[in-house]
Amino acid sequence: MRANTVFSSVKNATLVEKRRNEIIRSAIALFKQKGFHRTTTREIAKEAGFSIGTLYEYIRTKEDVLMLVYESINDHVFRHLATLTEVQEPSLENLITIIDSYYRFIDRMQEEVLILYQEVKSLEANVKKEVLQTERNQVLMLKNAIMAAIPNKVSEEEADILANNILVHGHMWCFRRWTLQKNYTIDEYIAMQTKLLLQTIQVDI
Amino acid sequence: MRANTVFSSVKNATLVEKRRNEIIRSAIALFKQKGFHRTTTREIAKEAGFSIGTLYEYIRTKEDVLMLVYESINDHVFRHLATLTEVQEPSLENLITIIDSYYRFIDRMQEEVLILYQEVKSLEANVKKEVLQTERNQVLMLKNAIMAAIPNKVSEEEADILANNILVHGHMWCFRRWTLQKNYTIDEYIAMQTKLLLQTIQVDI
Amino acid sequence: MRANTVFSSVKNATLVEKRRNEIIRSAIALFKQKGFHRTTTREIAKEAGFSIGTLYEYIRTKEDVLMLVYESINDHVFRHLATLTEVQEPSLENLITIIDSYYRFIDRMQEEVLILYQEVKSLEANVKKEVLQTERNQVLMLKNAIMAAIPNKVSEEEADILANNILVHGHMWCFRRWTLQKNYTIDEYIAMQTKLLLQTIQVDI
Amino acid sequence: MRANTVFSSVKNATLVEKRRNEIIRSAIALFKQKGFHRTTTREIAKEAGFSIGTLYEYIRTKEDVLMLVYESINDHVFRHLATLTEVQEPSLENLITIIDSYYRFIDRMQEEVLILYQEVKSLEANVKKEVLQTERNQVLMLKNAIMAAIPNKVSEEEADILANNILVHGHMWCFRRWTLQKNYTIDEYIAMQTKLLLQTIQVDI
DNA sequence: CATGAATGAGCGTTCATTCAT
DNA sequence: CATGAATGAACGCTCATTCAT
Repeated sequence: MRANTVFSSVKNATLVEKRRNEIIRSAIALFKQKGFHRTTTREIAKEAGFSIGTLYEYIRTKEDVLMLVYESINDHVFRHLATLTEVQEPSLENLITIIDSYYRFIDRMQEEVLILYQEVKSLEANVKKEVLQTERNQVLMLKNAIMAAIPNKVSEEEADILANNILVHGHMWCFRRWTLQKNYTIDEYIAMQTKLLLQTIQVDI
Repeated sequence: MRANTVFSSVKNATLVEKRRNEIIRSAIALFKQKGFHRTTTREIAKEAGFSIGTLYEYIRTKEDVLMLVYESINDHVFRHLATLTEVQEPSLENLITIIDSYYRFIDRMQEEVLILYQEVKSLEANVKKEVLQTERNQVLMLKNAIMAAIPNKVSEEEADILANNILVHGHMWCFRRWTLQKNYTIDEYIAMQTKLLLQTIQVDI
Repeated sequence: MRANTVFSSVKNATLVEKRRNEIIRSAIALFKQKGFHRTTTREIAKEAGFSIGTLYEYIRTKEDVLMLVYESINDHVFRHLATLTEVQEPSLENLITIIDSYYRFIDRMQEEVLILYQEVKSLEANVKKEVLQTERNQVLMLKNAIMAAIPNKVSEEEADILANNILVHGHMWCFRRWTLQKNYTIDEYIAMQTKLLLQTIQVDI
Repeated sequence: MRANTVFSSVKNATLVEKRRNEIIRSAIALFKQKGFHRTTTREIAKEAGFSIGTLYEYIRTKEDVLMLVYESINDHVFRHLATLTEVQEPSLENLITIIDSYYRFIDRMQEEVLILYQEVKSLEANVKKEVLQTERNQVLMLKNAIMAAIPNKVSEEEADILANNILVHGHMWCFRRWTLQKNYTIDEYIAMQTKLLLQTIQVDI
């Protein structure tokens, strides 16, 4: 499913897939706790249940792990959003549902989102590019959903900015959690952001 | 002006101030390029123009450098916002000016903002706390400016979320620059976000 | 045989044993020349014939090396004394043989004895405790040998002090070697100390 | 009074004397706690009440401090013993008094004695030589006192070994304090060692 | 004489990576 | 394929020593 960006010396493809998923799972678990730099390859291997030597049969460098993690997380978010926006009838109601579902999904992926934000700098140029493309696609999907839901209400550029805003409001729920999650439940947060959005696009429900 | 959170073995206070500024300037320059973890203390010292020994006369650990950097950046942003919001007459016009000026300021501080987002995890608990407090204060200032500018138009909670949104839209200009800055100038971005905001608060200009 | 006080990340127990012995041998050789503090971990590794990285696979800190050395030396002395005092028939003749053999053993272990005296301060509290306990056991063994050899001649406390004295006279041969070994051979030294001892316990041979 | 083994760039002799005494006092205080190697020159200067720069006006290297400390401690012990043995009439009674007084003196100088034993290795060759000479002189004084007190009872060599033993029994009280001082008071220790000595030289009191 | 800021060699330790088994 | 012992470059940090003021 995922592109083979990372080289492995092991030939058996299904084994590579299996081991890589273990690596990704372990790495995410550790990166959540201590971040990429403070996590050692040994820890990743141990958490994954195999030796350091085996780990290096499936990756070439430590940065490869970060790559796998990024690809995995981004893939998740992308696929979730893709599924959401593939509803047949574009309508305001459906847009609201999409946003609601998206916020709740991000709420569950909080720590992963934080990883995305915090380790980009360590990403290799070409992976970074790929990641940014996936992000652009996310914006595009949401933008299209907006334009389909409320045609003639917003310009294309406004829809673009709105899509960006909505996505970032989701992230904001994660990286400003110390403030936001202390004061609001996810339901309240969604309600308020949705209300403000509807006002923005001048629509009453 | 800044609180003396970081210990120095050097007594002469003005010298400490001077050297610390050199450390902060060098560290920011390096953190921009390679992030905190990939930057070595030797590099910071060299960039600052003195020896590793001298560096350690003004800090105790490498994390102290991150602390100084955070305090400095946050201080800057905070003071800018404080200056902006201390205008006498609260009015919608002034609010728009504040936001405009804030966006332009953030635009100039782009790289610093990215540092803020990317290295929080490495911050010591008590500095992190302080940083979060400063952020909360920023929200508060903007929230008050909003409520003063358009009384009776938004609830306190809405003003709170709006303030958060505005600040994060500023940050978004930085960490989504690959998309946003490719498509819009800062003037366009400000214009659009401002337009959307005014729609949100149901006001025509 | 020795308790596993020091942690190693290497699993293979016989390899650990082997490497540890190399570490101990190298460390003793170097500590003899320059003491613990002036010896670097790199020197220890080099002398042992492996890299610094490998050294740290078998110890956790430099102090662990000192620990290993202490445990090893003390173990040696203890075991020698234990073997000596396990003769079946307690008699004055056997006591004299024990002391003779002990002095000669210490003569061969000179430099090690000096290490014992000079680096105790750098020992971790719990190892220091253990070391002192081993020393107390040495005194006890000799004390018992004395009391068994010449019952009714000395009180228990006198036997205790005598045992201490004898052991320290052995050490004295090492740390006062500049004077003693210049004037006496080990044979002469043993002869004289033994003569004085016999006078002390009022026995003619 | 003391030989000028250590060079000072300061000319004023009485000032040098004064400052050096402060250095010695501070150094001993610190060496007692943490040993020579764990004590920094900065700490010595601070404890002495002047700056690091000033410290280096009175010494050339850190080892000079150890030298001064050794000379001072040894001088003390030597002078005490010299005073003790300068009694006019040599007699067994006086010998016992000398030994008693010597033990009590060593008891008061415990920590200093430990320094003597633990840092010799770090001493420069020529100071070590001087220190050993002072020690030999101590043995000689005691040996003479013994031979004067009990003429015809012991050979010269026996007197030599006895003198060594007595001095080392004093030290033993210090470096085996964990065992000895837990079981005996200094009075008891002196009484027992004296009793054993008298038996050794076959004399009843 | 006194100061203390500046220096940098050198320390203990870590950890990504390799490769023989 | 899997292992894990071995490697050594590189890190953060210390501290004896100097020298301009």
